[in-house]
Amino acid sequence: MSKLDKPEKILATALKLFVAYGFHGTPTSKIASEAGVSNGTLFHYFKTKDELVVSLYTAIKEELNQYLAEKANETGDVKEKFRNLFRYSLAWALENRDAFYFIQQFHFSPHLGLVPDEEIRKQSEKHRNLFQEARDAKALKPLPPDLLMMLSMNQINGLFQYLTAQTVSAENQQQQINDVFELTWTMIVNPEKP
Amino acid sequence: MSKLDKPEKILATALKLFVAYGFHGTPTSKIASEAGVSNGTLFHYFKTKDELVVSLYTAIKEELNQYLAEKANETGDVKEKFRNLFRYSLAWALENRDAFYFIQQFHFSPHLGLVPDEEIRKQSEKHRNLFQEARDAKALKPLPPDLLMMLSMNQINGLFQYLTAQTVSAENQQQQINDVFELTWTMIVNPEKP
DNA sequence: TTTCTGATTGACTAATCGCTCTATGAATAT
DNA sequence: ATATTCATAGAGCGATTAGTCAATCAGAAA
Repeated sequence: MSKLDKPEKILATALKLFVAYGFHGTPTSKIASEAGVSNGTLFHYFKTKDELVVSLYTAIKEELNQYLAEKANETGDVKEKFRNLFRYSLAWALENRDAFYFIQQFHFSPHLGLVPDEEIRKQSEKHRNLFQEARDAKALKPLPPDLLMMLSMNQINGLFQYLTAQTVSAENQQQQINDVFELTWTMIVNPEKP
Repeated sequence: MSKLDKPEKILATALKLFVAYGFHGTPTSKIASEAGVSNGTLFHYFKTKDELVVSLYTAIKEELNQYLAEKANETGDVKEKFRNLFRYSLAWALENRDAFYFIQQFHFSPHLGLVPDEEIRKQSEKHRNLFQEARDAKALKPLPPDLLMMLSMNQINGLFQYLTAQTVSAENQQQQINDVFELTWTMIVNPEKP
């Protein structure tokens, strides 16, 4: 068949349909037929529909984390690290809108309960460490690192929603991404110079 | 029957179940039985399940807006207005966790498409005007008002998620709400003094 | 070739769910 | 008292869906 092997093709099709019709609004039969495989093949690779949903979530998260690990390298000062994390997260989100939307859709669904807590924490461990260390080095405000991270992540979500709702030119988009990063940075940076 | 009349009882039960099991994970029969009414009664008040979902959403939004209209009165300077909007939004969210969670769940579901765009905009019109006017008066940074509003709203969402994930004492909670409001304010306020 | 293993199919099923419908009850108006 | 209207019940129907299963196919191993 095509270049994608079948499990990947099934996941890609499921993503498209889940975003358009929701989890329960998308029958497995439709996923199978649109992916060009039979109903039985889908259940050969994924024991249940729930397992398919969770597999899709973890696959997307891994893809995002791998992308960030490649792009957002560790060079530069603290602000530069955060800038890279911010801008590359948004770059990935805008290039993979369905996937980024799906992450949030998943987070506000009962399926989230199917993923162990430790798995969830592990997925953001590197970023959490970044916030933890920067705060310990007094580069960030003396607030809980989890709170600082949560606020920064939600800045990304908010900007993503804004950018996908409007139609903005590519340059304006970059401009606004830069602007909002500066806002976010002044928000979390420690104003005292130690 | 109980003090709540039946449509309200049905909506309250649906909210609880939707948050726990998702829209499609909750059959109308279960809503009816847990609400103490028959299946037919449910469909007497709500023509379809979709209509029930949308009604629940608009009812919650109206309740929130009415609460804010009462509490966040218009006295005080600009910063005070925003502080009231911020803290009372969070107060309501923490007192009505299911309802606040449901709003986000609804926003990331295909049911959102069933609500006309103008209806959605109307629900946040007053807040949008607040941002618009404050920016026009050069009290806020010269960015699109919609963007400023989106970012501020997402600060509330992020803090809500943080506070509901942790177990924090009531005083610490108030402290953190104040802290995060100050962060948000320094983020959106215009640093130039005209 | 023969055998074995995993991939693939699609018809089938058992269960569920949204919604309808008829019958009855209760309340108010005439 | 009668009529009218709305509320309520709950059995039941038609449609849909997740998941199964027996049969076939393809390729590798022996």
